[in-house]
Amino acid sequence: MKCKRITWLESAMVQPHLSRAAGPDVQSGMNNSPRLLTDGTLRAYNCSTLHPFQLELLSTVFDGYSNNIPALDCRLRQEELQIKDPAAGGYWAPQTPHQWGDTDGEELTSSLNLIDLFLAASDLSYSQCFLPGFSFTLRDLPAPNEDKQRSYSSDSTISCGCFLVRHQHGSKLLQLVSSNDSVQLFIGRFILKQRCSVDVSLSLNRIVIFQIQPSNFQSHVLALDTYLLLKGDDSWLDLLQSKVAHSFGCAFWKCMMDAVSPELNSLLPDEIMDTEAIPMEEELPAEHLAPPPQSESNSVPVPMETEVPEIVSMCPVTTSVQVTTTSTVTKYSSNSGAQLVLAPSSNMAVSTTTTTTSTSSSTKTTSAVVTQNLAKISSITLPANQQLIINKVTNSPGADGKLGGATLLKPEGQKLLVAGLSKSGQPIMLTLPHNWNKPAASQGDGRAQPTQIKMVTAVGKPVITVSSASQLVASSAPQPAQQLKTLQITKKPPVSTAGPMITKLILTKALNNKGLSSSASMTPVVTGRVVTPSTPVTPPRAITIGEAISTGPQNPGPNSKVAISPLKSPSKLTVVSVASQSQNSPQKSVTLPLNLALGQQILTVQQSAATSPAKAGSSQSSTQSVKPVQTVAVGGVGASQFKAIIPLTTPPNVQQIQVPGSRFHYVRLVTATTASNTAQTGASTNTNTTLQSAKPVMMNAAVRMSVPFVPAQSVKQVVPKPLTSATQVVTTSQTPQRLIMPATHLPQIQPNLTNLPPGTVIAPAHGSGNMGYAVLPAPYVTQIPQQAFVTLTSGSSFSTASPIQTQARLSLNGLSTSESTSRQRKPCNCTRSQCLKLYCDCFANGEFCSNCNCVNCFNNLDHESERLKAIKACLDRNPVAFKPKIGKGKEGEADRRHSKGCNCKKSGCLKNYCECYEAKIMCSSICKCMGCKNFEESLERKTLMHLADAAEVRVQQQTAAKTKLSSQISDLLTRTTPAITSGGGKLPYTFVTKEVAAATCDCMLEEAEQAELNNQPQALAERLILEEFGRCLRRIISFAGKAKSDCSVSC
DNA sequence: GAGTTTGAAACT
DNA sequence: CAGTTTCAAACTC
Repeated sequence: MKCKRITWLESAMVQPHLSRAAGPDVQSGMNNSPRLLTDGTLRAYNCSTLHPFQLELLSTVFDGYSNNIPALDCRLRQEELQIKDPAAGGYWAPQTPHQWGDTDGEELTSSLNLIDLFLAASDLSYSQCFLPGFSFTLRDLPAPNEDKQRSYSSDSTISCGCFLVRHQHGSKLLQLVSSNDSVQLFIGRFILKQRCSVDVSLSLNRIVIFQIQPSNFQSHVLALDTYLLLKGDDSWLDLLQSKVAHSFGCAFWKCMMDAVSPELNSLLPDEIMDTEAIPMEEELPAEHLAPPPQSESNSVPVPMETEVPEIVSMCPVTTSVQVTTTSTVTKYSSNSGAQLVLAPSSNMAVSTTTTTTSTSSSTKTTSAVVTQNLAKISSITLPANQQLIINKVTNSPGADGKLGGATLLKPEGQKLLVAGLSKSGQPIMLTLPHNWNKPAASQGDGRAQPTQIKMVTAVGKPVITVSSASQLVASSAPQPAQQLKTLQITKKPPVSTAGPMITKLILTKALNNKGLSSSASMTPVVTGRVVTPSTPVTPPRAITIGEAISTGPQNPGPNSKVAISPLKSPSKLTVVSVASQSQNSPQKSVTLPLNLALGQQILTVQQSAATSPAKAGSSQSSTQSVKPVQTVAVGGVGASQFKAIIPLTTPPNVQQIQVPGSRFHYVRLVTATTASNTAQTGASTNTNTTLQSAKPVMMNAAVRMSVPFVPAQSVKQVVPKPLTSATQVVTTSQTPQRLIMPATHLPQIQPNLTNLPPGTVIAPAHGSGNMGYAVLPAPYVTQIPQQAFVTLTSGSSFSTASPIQTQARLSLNGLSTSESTSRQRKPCNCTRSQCLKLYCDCFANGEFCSNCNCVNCFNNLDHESERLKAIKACLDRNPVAFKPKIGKGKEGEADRRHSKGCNCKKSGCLKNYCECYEAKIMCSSICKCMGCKNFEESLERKTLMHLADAAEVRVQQQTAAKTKLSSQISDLLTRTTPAITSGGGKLPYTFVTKEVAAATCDCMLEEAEQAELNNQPQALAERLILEEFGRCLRRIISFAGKAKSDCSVSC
């Protein structure tokens, strides 16, 4: 089969293509709007055997949070990729296929009936392949209760759904679920705006996408293709055969995997499988989750495995491919058929917490099939291109319209594409043990032995050996194994509730674990002071919190394990503690540093040593009382040990999740960012106390405790993180530093406290007991790091008469108070809004107008009632109107993002019109911008940033030069009168008067004229001029000295 | 500094 | 919810 490949690779090429094509090729009213694909990376394949109109490719830029109209349609018609701009209407054929790029046929095989579409036009680019007779249902699931569904259908024969489950650590976790469980068809790779792409795999009803290492984005894109997996049951196969397969000319399997280097793989921790899937199980909607683990004696046949043996046989192979190519941990549950998790490379580890275990029946079936297959193909030699293609070539004649029999894997018809596994370019051999079934049979009792897949890398010829169960099958490769790298981690034993409960600690606090080292990756988590464990192996940067918290020995328990998955995105850290907390090892933790109360997630992992009760020392700066602290015993990775004490402001901070049938006990520690309930709970408890006592609101933890509706994030920003910060004095001081608020009676707001804007502080008004409230919309409190200020007053009593304009600004982002003070907000210039609408930045920021240029301003104390009404109106329109637009991202401050996302259309998000750009953050998936260039890979953005940096540097240099010059001049003038100044003062006059300067210039000009008359070279002329200038200076100095002496004599 | 552009907010 | 208008800031000249 001759296939033609159409490649549209580089995103940088997209714009020129579109720009060129925006001319005569524009069709049907398509205007010149190339913005939609400005950042797109499009790779399309077309198979010549397809009827031009039989294959239609539709790609949409899908916003997972709203049902926005797809921003882009791509249709492959007559071997032309037509791009449609829905806004403009019509299709546009940018170029003919041969113009699009290389058409090298190396990768084009008979199985390449594939359309890959890469789009990076938005953070989440969604690609769909429309085949005749298929329809797709697109749903996004940011919240289970807000399922939005959109269907694209052609014939409504088969529907698939792509579920955007959630964001996960900067990547996307997607789930493709077939609405009728009959087919899963997925194609393509998701390229995220933030330099990362995700690969997708699927099984019966689950698809999991993992992020590819962002740093290798380019290489991945260029080196790899996406893969298409087609799976299903009989009905799907029938449909595939009848509607799709014939169109393609063959049924096919195509797997093109990503890979990480063996070196990287070797660095992966062993126990990482259990960590990754935790969020999936917890966050995926129940109906979309994989079926629960089937019983040991699973009588329910899995169609894919029992009825479609060829698919069953594919599973192990596929799994092995996954493992070998990605060099990551992939857990595979063949019998469940419910999920297949692919672990693309860069995330370093992928694990599923599926507790589904292989049932005896299904496993046996699978094993039998595999055995049969393995008997035929004990090894597969991969081509030098390092790609492994699993291709079903022929249908079984015995299976009517189905892919038949256990002989699916025919050696001659299967190719495995393993990309990038071996840099040496040597072929990779995949060896499956002949006794693959043995371990499976042994798993019939439900105690599945760990299945390991090890990659044996021979010199110059890597060999992949797959061993199942406890048996480690030696590689059958001819070359002796010289390096052994474990790729597949343990297959989990069956769920046993009787077994030791494993506590999985889920920290949702941002974690920037870019590194492979667990200790290094955990470092960003620490916001408090660091206590270095006694273990020398642990680097000082290891997670250590709380100064001198631990005094006990750090003896690792024998069962102590810490599984920190580097795969996990920086925003999440999962700590698996095998050793449960001993009951007799009491933990005494005293007040955490104030930053704890601020929602900063402080993790102190404490070694669970029953003989060494750990005691947490109190922070000297903290004014808080003892708070409950949950200590989780965690062993160290390898020899490293550390202590983690998670201070829990309130018990609700801990979400205990017990998965039925699972031996894992999940404990989710909710960070302040997301633990609004926690904050509210804690606040509600203390609100009364605060109000009754009528104490002034303090800018410390009491604020948080007394303001239930204040998001923890806001509170967190209030308190400076470093204890040594100068702002500590403010935040931790007992001094009644208080938020300045117009203490207006707000009965209309009081009943609806939860709707108050963040930063709003309700405090007892002066002399009004608990009936007095003051509202201060202070969203900027949480707007870090730009202007994280909170208005303060140093008054000892809270009074409406307080000069609120006397604003002491408290730094909230680590800046010193003086630095913060130096950042004055811009005065507004409102003319029509009376500064009582969000148009006004002052009002939007919860500030009173001060020194503004506004006209008819009502944003002051004189119009407090109007102001409050306006606040209420804004809250009615948008309950989060006063919340900071720039929230803290999941990965920490470095990953801030706009809460709503921008909606830019013309600025490319590279001007300050764009709120994201203005905040110096990247646009994210929730942005609805068009033609966005504000993403990390954007060349325009980089150029702009470089220019800005260069400009800033120039300004700084100029400023420095001016300062220096001024200093030098001043110094020169000073030195000309040293005696006088030393005598107690400067000269009463300056020697460099206008006349002197003019005379000097005349002398220099005269010199220049003389040089010109003499036809002297320019260099010489310049020299003469300078020499003349020097003479003038000497004369000036001489006169100055004479005047000094005269003055000293006369004086 | 006036005029234009831009996108969020407000409005319908 | 989508389209339009209003508004003020950003930008251009």
